[in-house]
Amino acid sequence: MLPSRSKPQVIAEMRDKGLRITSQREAILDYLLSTSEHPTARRIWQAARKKVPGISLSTVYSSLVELTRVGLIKELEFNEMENRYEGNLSQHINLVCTRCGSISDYTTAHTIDMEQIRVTTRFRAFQSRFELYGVCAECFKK
Amino acid sequence: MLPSRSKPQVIAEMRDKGLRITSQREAILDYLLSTSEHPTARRIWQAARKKVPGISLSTVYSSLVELTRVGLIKELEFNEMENRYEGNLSQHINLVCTRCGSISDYTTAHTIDMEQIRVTTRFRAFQSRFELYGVCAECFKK
DNA sequence: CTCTATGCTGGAACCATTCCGAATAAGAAG
DNA sequence: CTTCTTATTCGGAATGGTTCCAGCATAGAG
Repeated sequence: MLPSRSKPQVIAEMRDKGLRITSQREAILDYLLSTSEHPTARRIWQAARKKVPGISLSTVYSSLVELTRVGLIKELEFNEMENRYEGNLSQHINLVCTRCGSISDYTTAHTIDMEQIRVTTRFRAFQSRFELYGVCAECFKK
Repeated sequence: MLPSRSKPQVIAEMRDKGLRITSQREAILDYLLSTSEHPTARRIWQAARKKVPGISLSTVYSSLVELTRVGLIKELEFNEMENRYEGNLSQHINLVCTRCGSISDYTTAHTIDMEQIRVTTRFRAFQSRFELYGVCAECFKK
């Protein structure tokens, strides 16, 4: 799903940032990099347990915190839903279905001028979050 | 702060939607409509208690849920912060300072074409959330 | 003024997330 | 390969924002 960010690349980045490569973290990454879902921590845990049966939920949480901290993944909190995590760091908008909870990416060139914001407000942005809430095609049929 | 949405107007909308006008809800609205902060539920509670000393936190929460449900205010969840609520429903971007937690509005005409999204993805959006995370001018000085 | 559904209260329950101390293991150094 | 340091893992307990609940109060229609 993310041809520009293969697992070896992410692993290399982890080493750069001083993070150790463990079987648990590999299992987490294997899942995060291969899915276009925006999974919850629990779902990641379920997936990772197939490769590392003994992995604990605490470990999943702490790994996600570390990976988020160094900027290798993105953590999203939503209204009335558990946190979601995504490995897709390219510029995109998340389309969040408020009926079924599914989240899909919509890649577009939104023209928000960070430089102008910096000049006019002196606010220095380094991360963004763009979401549209609505009803997905599946749910609309019903 | 919101010249286009005075309290009487909001009250009228509440009646339209079948919500009752209580002193508790008035106190909550008085604060939400007069501040440019994006307060937490607890902060709203503190403010509302000045006008209705006995108001409970449960009431604040349930009122916020109701007001959000009918679309009169907006509820925001953030990473590592409590929920925030805002009365400003006009198109804007929230500038979220990750150091001090302050949130300010930046009004701009972002050109996201909802109609095109609907045509290409069949996703029907009815609400949006646009945020930039970074460091505000105050915090940058340090 | 009466009546009833809606709203309020306070406290208990919930549950995703964080924290903690002890055990484990990655990976650098020799 | 072996040793050593320290990050990481584990499991369970703690946290804390938010929701739920039962009983009482009240907005507002008639």
